[in-house]
Amino acid sequence: MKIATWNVNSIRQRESHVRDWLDRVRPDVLFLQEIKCEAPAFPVATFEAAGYRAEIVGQKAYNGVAVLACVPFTVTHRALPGLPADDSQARYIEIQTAGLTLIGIYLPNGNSGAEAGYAYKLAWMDALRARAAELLAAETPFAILGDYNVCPTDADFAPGTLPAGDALVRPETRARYRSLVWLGLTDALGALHPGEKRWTFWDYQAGAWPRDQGLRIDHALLSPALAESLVAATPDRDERGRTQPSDHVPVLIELALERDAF
DNA sequence: ATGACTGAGCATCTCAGA
Repeated sequence: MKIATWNVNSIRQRESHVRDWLDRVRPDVLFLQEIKCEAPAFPVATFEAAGYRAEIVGQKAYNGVAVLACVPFTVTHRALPGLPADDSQARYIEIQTAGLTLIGIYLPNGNSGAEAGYAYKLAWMDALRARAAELLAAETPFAILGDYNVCPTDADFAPGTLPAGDALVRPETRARYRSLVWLGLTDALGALHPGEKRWTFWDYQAGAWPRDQGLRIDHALLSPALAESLVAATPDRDERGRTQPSDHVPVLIELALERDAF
């Protein structure tokens, strides 16, 4: 089973990139972040033509997540449980497929909106941890994939790419990320490629891509049962070298699951 | 000396991204 995540930085600007990638890689499930549009503007037909059903949690101009899948699935949540009912930011989608719970997230960046913006990021991480704990307690096999906007350690960003005190590396951010992982989850990319610089993002500015000065901020965290079946985890660097690319690349996870294993 | 980021939106600038 192939599961992937990709922050596309506008689905309308990246429609052909995503279509081509689906045709070439054929993931079972692909989570998208920063689609930057409401559901009616999402190019559903393009992906249906490739054999993928789309479900969209949209928002005008900012944020927005979606899932594309060529296997049957049901949407179980369109917002992160535990956030205030009036929260209007489109950052979470949760589905069930093949006996698994799969979650796509766009975790708040936290650098805008001053202290309130950063507090929102931390509150979001607290709610995500609570959701993961709930699923673990129920012994539900699950994975949480997406743009976490967290560099877990200093090995997860190229020197000079982030200012000190950036919300992606602040101690409170990292403490919450560790608290999530230490519930018993496995960082797929980190587990298979320890100590390697496998960037998932390169800024558009300052020649970050030609200099290979990137960040590792797109992650896939797996519950224990799914971690047992992990066989591959790969950021698709080639996508960053295409014309008019997203600043993030797809991250692909492969699981050796028997059919109806769960 | 060269080149300087990208996308969306009540838009020719501002906000957000990371």
